[in-house]
Amino acid sequence: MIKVTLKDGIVKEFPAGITAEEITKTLGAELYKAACACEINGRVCDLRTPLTDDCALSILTFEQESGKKVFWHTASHILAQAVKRLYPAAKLAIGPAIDNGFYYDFDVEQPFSAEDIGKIENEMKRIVKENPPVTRFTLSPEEAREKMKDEPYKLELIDEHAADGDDISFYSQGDFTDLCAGPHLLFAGAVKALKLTQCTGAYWRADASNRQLCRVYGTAFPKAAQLEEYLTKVEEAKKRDHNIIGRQLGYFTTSETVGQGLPLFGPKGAKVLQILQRFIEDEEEKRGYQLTKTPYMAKSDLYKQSGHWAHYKDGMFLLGDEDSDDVMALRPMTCPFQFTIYNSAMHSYRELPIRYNETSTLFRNESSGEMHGLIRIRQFTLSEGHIIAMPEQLAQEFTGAVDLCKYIMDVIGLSEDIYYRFSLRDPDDKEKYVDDDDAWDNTEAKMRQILLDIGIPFTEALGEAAFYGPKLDLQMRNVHGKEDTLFTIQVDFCLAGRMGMTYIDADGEKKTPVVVHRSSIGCYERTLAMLLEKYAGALPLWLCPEQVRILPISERSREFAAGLLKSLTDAGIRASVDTRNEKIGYKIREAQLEKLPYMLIVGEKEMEAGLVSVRRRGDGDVGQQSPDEFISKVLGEIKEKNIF
RNA sequence: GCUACUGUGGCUCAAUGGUAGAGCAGAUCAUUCGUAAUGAUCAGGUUGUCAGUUCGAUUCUGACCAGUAGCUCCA
Repeated sequence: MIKVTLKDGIVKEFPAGITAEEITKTLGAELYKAACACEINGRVCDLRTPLTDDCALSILTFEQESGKKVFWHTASHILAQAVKRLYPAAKLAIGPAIDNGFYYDFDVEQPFSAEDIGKIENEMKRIVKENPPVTRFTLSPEEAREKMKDEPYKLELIDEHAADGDDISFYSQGDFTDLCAGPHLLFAGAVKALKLTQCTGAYWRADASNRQLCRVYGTAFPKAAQLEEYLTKVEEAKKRDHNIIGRQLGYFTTSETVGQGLPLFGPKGAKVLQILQRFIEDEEEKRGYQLTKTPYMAKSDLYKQSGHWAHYKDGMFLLGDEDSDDVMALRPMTCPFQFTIYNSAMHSYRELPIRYNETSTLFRNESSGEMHGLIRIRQFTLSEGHIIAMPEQLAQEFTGAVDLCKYIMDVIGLSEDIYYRFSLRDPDDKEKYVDDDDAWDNTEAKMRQILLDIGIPFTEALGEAAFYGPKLDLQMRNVHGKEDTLFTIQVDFCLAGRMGMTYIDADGEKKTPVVVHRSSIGCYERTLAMLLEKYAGALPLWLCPEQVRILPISERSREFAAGLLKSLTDAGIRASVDTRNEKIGYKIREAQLEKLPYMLIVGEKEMEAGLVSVRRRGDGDVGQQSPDEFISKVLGEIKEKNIF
């Protein structure tokens, strides 16, 4: 007999060798029905797993993240089974569970069309109805190779597992068998509600030089109502999409004639960008940054010296013949320009750190498929700064840069949405990264220590570093769940030397400084995109291009409205009057749809009493106030952020 | 760049192998109105662009341009 510790610490005895499935059965029919997998001593396992020793066992259902993953993983096998039935020539690659469902990659001659996807989905539903039991077995590498001899991608995977010395595990359901580590559900029939969401191309092993496979995405739930709920949620999220909302609200537009990735900001969008820029430039000045203003283009020589020409030429817009000596390029970054300013004078160790910042418009020739709303564009403006410091000042300066980012996040209201990623080089990628193992190891270790000292939670990501050094990226997800870098702080051990930057140290020796590349609010366009999504277009009062709209009820209150407008404007509040000859309900509706924070309704009553009727975003009618009282309240609310 | 999908007036969408219709927005007129849409009239389109098939294309085919999601990339 073995002792099994169940949920809530209850210990039960079972004969050794009993499976988790059999134990689950004893715990009730409901749980057995809902069970997806189990956790044995903290490890997610199949319910088929026999228990041989005393252990802790908890049953995982769809309610738990790890249970969900098992559920979706089985769904991906159902997808593969359906594809194999309909397209026997399809070769199987991999099919994992992801954050919101699953996918499976197939190698097929003809990528699936939307119509094919419908057929595949129907076949999946048929398989679910058949409810085949899912079974597990293992084979030796030789037997496994024989079994999968027609599946080239599986053979590749088998070779890898075999190299680790493991037996190879398989899962079967009905007429389908797949190489798989598991775990899986007991029966395919549990996947009651499923939907294939899209079909895209994806490269084998995420490498563009490999063959492109056909990836089918889907999601699934134990109940139809859950699927419905999920699909509704996705639809709701799309309503916050900055690319839709930003256009609707008139923040920006794009034009085929102007070109891809080149948004045009109208008065409202431009106003918000201006507010953000003033805020950032003032805040950075307070923190010891000095403003620079450098050219938008330079001769190729500059980029050759910095190394960008070798590492980044394809991403630059060139002006003139690439091979000619006088070819120019629009700048894709500001580093070498600010470094040139640094180099225009001798520097003493007494001057360091020097902190340069610039509201810097950059140009990057992103490939056509990369562009997305305001998040990936070809011309954008970065709050770009470079801190030139002595090596012993690195930790302090890095910490200061993190501090600034934290403060900015807090003010614009994104603190809760942003997470930290420590981006390291991929040591095997000699082409992308500067080839200096010692410097990399050294810098990464130093930076890791600084991060630990600061005490922020971070994840590490291989192969995400800049070519010249590791980065701390402040990441955020858009409404579609896709992650992007919002702010970044980078330690550079390479460019200062390459650009011949020096300082004279206390001992009279010329030394090479370290450089911290950093952005405090990132790229304005991208940050605006995230703000629009975060607030669903209803930006905080201090950021609103129009803070108050005065709505006269009829022409008779127009003059009164004009007087109010002057008082508001004089007080520094961004306001306007809707003088159109429309009904008050109509004007309110429009202002409401534009998500304005405040409306002032003025008619005969207000004129007589010398008051204004206030409507606040989200609250509706909040009653009457005197104009002075309203103005001071609004100013107070704006100043809460304490930035102007 | 690759894969799938999409492109009809400023916006949202309808229709069709025989050159298109609605709502909103716009203009004009009337209405001077009390907390989310006043009414009428008018105007607005070479159906993304260019080829091809056809007696005839907005509809079918191809290329290109642009958009959406994903992949690769993102200094």
